[in-house]
Amino acid sequence: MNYSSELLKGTLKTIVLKLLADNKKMYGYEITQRVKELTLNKIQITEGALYPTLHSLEADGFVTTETEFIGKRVRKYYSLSPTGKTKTKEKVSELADFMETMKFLLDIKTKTT
Amino acid sequence: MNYSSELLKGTLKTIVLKLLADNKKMYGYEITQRVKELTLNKIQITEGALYPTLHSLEADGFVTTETEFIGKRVRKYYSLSPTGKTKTKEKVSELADFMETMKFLLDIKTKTT
DNA sequence: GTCATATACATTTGTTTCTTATGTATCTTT
DNA sequence: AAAGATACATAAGAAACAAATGTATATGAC
Repeated sequence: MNYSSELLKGTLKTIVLKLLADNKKMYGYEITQRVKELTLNKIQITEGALYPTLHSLEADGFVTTETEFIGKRVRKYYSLSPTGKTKTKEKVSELADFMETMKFLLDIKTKTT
Repeated sequence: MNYSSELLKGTLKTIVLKLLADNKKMYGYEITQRVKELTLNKIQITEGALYPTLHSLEADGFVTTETEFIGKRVRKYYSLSPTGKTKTKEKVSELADFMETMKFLLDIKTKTT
């Protein structure tokens, strides 16, 4: 039982940034699994969404990467850059503010005009 | 000072349905103004987003319309249908649930594995 | 030992949902 | 009379996803 797909839109980048802020370094597949377990399968990040997002964050200089080999298989770790840490705080607080606003909107019972 | 545009994505339909549930009938322009004042200008619904949404809700049978003339100017009121009321409850509770999940995700500090 | 599943990366194509721009027309205020 | 507000609407384009596909390695079950 997961959410309508449109709800994730606009929040994915913030989720990824926040996870990186809390875990120093993570690789793509790990991020999908972490989100899945943290949300009890309610949010499942697809690869088609995640990898372009990570590449975009790297292109913008918010994350840096380092490649590691596990046997013969490559693993690409992502870490926040200094500007990425600043960006994370901005995005997280903006999303928290937005959710407060939405919570208020969805609680409105009376006509105010 | 309003939110990054991507945040509204996926929530517009729910906002509109909720407003209609609380106000019996509203017209398009009124909805944009109400949201604007309720959110202290933080959320401004554009016409290019609203009208297609309203038409889509009507096509899906969630709202019914009645036209009224104010002088020579037409005004189109939207009201929830019975299925629209059910749909509203679903969408509102889904969004509330999603926001709880997001709040949890954005609060995580420690590695859980 | 091989077959299915999991791990791990990535890109391409398509859809949804919005923004921006444009269009028409009436009403109100200065 | 001009500007701004009210009120509808559509079209073109952008953004952010999902779904599908592709490649390759590792592991566990049988």
